[in-house]
Amino acid sequence: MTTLSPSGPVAGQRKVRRATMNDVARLAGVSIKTVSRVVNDEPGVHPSTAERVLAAIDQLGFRRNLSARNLRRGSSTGTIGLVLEDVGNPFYSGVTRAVEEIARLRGRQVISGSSDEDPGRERELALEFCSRRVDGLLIVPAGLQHSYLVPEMRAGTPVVFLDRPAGDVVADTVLVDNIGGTVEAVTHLAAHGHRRIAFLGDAPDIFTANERLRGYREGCVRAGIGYHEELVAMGPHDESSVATTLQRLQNLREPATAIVAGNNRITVHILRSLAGVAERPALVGFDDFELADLLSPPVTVIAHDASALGKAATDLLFARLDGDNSPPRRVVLPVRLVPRGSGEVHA
Amino acid sequence: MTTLSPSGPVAGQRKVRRATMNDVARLAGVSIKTVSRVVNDEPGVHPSTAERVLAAIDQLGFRRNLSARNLRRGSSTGTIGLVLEDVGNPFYSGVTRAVEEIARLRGRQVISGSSDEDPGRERELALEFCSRRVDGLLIVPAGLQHSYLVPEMRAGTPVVFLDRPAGDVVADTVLVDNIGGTVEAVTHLAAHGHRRIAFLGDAPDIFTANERLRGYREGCVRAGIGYHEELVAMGPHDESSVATTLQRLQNLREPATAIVAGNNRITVHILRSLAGVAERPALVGFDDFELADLLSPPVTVIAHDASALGKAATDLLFARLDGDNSPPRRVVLPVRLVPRGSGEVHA
DNA sequence: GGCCACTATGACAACGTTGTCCCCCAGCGG
DNA sequence: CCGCTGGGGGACAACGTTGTCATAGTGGCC
Repeated sequence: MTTLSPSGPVAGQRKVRRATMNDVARLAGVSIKTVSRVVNDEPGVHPSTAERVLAAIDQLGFRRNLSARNLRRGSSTGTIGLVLEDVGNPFYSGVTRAVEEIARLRGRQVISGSSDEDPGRERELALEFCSRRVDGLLIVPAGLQHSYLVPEMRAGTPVVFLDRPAGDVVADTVLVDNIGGTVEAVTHLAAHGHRRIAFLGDAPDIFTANERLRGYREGCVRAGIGYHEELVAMGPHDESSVATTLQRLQNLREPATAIVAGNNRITVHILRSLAGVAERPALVGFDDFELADLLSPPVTVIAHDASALGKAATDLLFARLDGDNSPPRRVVLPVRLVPRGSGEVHA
Repeated sequence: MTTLSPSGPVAGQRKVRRATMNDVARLAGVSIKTVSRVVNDEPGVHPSTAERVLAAIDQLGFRRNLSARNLRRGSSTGTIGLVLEDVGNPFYSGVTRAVEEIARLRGRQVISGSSDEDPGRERELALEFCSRRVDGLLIVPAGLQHSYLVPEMRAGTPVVFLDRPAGDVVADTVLVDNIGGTVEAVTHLAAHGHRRIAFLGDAPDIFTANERLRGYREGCVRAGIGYHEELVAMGPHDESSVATTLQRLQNLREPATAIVAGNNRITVHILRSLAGVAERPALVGFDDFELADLLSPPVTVIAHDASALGKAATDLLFARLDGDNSPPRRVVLPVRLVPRGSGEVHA
């Protein structure tokens, strides 16, 4: 069909048909089933036969076709699907790493994809993974509608949502204590005398952003400093919008003396905007990040562990794969305030 | 076989056999081939028939089995395998993101795995991906032996190595200009009057570490300051070994006044060791990293773009998939020195 | 010597899909 | 009335593997 190029272990070769068990069998002078037995380390093959088969496998560069195997066996494909927001974000790459780690221990490969907060893309990825018959699905939801997963779940594919809850299905979920975290941040700042504490968060249609806002509000009320609309700025933030917001907070009749940042990206934007500014407001950021301790002042954060999140979710997934069919669980991982300096400035 | 639980869109259900085209066909009262035609948008199906089929698909929650499809069609599985050192490392997660991006544009999914610098693990991952019949393979080599890939390459799986070259096969490779980068770093420091410039790098059996050492040596020679063994510390580094090394460099008869760090992890270790130290040596780090500009002093680095690396490698891979079978190429991406302060300290 | 147990191996179907080829039937021109 | 055309649809094999079952040979034991 295609011409075989000269040979030699170099690239740029014409496509050659891959050897199958049949080819191996023919070369070794045995039946295909015997090859299968050898490949799968099944007992009942004479050592000398096995040797012949192995030699043939080696000679032909045979590699068993997992598509065929999975099709025939019908059981596990040995893959886990992971849909997240952006693998490029250090937080999610930490999650990915943890998922991979555990999947590896359980003999699974990870297929991942980034949704970029696009619900359509999330759905596309998840369903594509289902078509590939992944053994389970880990999803950082971008949207609020997940009923498209019902047939998959019903067909036995366990799904665990992480970092954010699913929209309209009941399923296992692993979250971090967003509310508790911002409550603690506000309480901490108030304890240092701050009464004008601002909050910069993501768009409130993102679950975590909304939760953190709620925590902020709750913290303000508990601290007896009241909730003031003017101190809150939600919505997608980029470097310049953060700069503008900081200006505004500074120019209020009663300026903000402290800020709670809703996530690591916002924290970084704030730090960049404040670079070189003498009068800095106190700052507590949600999410820890590398080098936070080396900045001046070092940045106080609400820390939670990306790998703990990935691990908890993956453990839950494997529990389901192991047959646990208790009612769906919701796990909330604790956060902790790490005081480093930026949040311990007195008002 | 198994009992069907009450129904309802909840989790924790018993496993149910997945609907196949056959089931859909039966329900819609057509042949399986017609279902196939509908699923694949093939022409020649009466609209009313198609509608019946779609309704059945919906009712049964049918999702076509890609294993079977790929097996039957024999062509592309729509997947790309990516073996890297550690997805958790921001540099590689940037690479991953870029790869994913381009793969997506070309309708491919990415399967990835971390080798953790273990050649055995690298091989295991790569061969596993080959068993899954990935359309192509992107590898950040951990070891020096890659002849195990020859049968795969011969069978038509294109392989592109990135960040480091392959050991013993000729194949497409995308690298960054490691030597040029450290030459530039040393030249830059020498231009600011430094004559005692130290180099801290990874173990020299890692390609990039070795190259960067070569560049350092070359830079020293070119700058006329000579190469002094005592100023070099290679090998795996952790926080404490870096601290010890810095001590030693400080206590030399002629102490080091400047340091070149071989990668981002080492740079960070150095920064941590130097935290709070008044007399800081000048520092240039290989690899850029987030917040480098916000530290004090801001850190001068040799920057290169993770996504450019990922993109170049993936583009090359797709060119091969598109039929390009010119001789293997080696692409070297440029680096650039970003002066921020830490490297502009005069001796 | 006949029978049994056991080892080594093979024939064959089946997994779910798609490519190939074939059939039926309505409509139409001669 | 016949043959031809073309649209709509189906039967069947095949992709590469593995599970099930069958069988040939071998040696031991009564």
